[in-house]
Amino acid sequence: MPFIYENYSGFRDVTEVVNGIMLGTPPAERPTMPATARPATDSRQPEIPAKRRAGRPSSAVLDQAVITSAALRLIGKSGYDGLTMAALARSLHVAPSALYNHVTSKRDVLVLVEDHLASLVDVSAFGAEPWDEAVRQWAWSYRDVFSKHTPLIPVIAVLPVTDAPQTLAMYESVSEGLRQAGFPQERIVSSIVALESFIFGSAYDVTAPADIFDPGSMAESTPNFTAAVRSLAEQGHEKPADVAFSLGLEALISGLGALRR
Amino acid sequence: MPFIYENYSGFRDVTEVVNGIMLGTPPAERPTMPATARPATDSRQPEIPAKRRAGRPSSAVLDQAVITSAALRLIGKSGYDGLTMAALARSLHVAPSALYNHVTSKRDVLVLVEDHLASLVDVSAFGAEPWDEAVRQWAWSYRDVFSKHTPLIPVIAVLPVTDAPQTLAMYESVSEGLRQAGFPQERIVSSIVALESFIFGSAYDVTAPADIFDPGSMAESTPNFTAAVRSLAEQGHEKPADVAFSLGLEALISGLGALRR
DNA sequence: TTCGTAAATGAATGGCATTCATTTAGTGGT
DNA sequence: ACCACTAAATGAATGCCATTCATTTACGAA
Repeated sequence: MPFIYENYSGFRDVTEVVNGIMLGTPPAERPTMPATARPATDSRQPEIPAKRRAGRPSSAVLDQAVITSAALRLIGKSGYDGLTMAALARSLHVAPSALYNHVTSKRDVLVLVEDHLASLVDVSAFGAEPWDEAVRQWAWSYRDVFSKHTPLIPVIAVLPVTDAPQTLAMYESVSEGLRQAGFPQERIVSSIVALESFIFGSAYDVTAPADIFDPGSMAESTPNFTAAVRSLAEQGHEKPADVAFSLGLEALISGLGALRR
Repeated sequence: MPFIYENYSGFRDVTEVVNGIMLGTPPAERPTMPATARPATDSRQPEIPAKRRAGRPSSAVLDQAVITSAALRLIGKSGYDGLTMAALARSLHVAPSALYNHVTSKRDVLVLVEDHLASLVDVSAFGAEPWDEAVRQWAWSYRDVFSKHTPLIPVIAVLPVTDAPQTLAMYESVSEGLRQAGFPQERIVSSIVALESFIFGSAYDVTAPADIFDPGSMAESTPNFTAAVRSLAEQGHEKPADVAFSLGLEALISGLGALRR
């Protein structure tokens, strides 16, 4: 008997709601009212969208593209902790269950986001620059994009490429670049996997706290490590994550370059 | 008024419980009964542990070591999806809230597990073998241990070493090995970070589905990548994750070796 | 007109980590 | 010997979460 019930917050019909509690006749008994006949208050308060009746709307509210961009907006504002199906639905002025007409699970949403991000990775240097410079630009770009989205890494790392067309397109660009650079066909995928593994691991480093290696009270029992940490801190003014990434990437590039014929 | 209430499953006093429902006087009114005076059924049915009264037990049931090994057992049996605070408590015949006297959060449990695993990584070759061979053995061992525990990677990657003494001990061994091999002090940490990043990323690969790179219906639009995938499949009979790991690791070892003096 | 399907709402459901009041046991001080 | 304090357990919430299902409504094809 829903004579009194709550609504989604931030998704209220001001004509009927007081203090977050809606009072009135139950929805089934309320006469339908076409959108064009709604009170003028609706158009003057766009920040409080009109409540949608149950049932299929005249024009679809959701699709995968809309969900993807809302998810990205939400991640930008609230981070991955804030990305819940409920919050995503709220940001789209929709009931949580409505999302499941377009995605089968939250993981699906993450895959949509991942594939969008893959399209932001810069592969333009392949074909335009020497292979090693192209790999360098691609790798830095790839790391920078995903260092802001590390919660996706466990998803990407085991994601079949079929489910991610933009990601696949990225692999195609890199594959073509390596083939033209003289990499033997059968080593290309392994080389990409090796580079990508390094990139994913390095993306986490970017987000690590600055004092992650401070041995604290255990400094005496770890003299070699402690000295190495101190020496790094004294030496460089670059970000430690960038130094390590550069070091490893250059090692990989020169090591993999030896495979070419 | 708990005259009728449920118990934790698998944690029942057979003398008082029927069909998962306990009938009888509430705990406050039940006379206390010392453990030595308990019915003999207790000792003959150890698989159904006696229900513990509320209040501090005579000897402590939990500590961090007990929690850690229970967590590892649970992970082995049910995977990380099965590692919940409730399941962990159940496996220890304890109420979930009891765990919080010894850890502050589930993340704490993961850190305990991580640090235990770090002690399983083989660093014995440092000092006993040439530096490159020592790095090789360490890296393979490290990857193998954590490929079965990938959900820990997001935790480790940003974990201050102070909170993980065994992990710190591992770093100390590697640092000493690299110093003795002639690596300049200020490059040692960066080298370890680069290797570790590659290792973490590669640990995910191990768990990826075999057909992760099958382009499916999009094969025509990705000729270079498709050819590379096919060529790898035809070529090798080794596990693709192992081939890529070997390739990248050897590249890193030879690249980093150039830093020595 | 009727029927089937797509896309929305609304109301559960069960599981989750965590918190808090309460109970009990040991310990250190007077 | 008593008393206060603290540690370590239980039991009962709390609030959030992803997901499911019945229901409602709209549109398009037969």
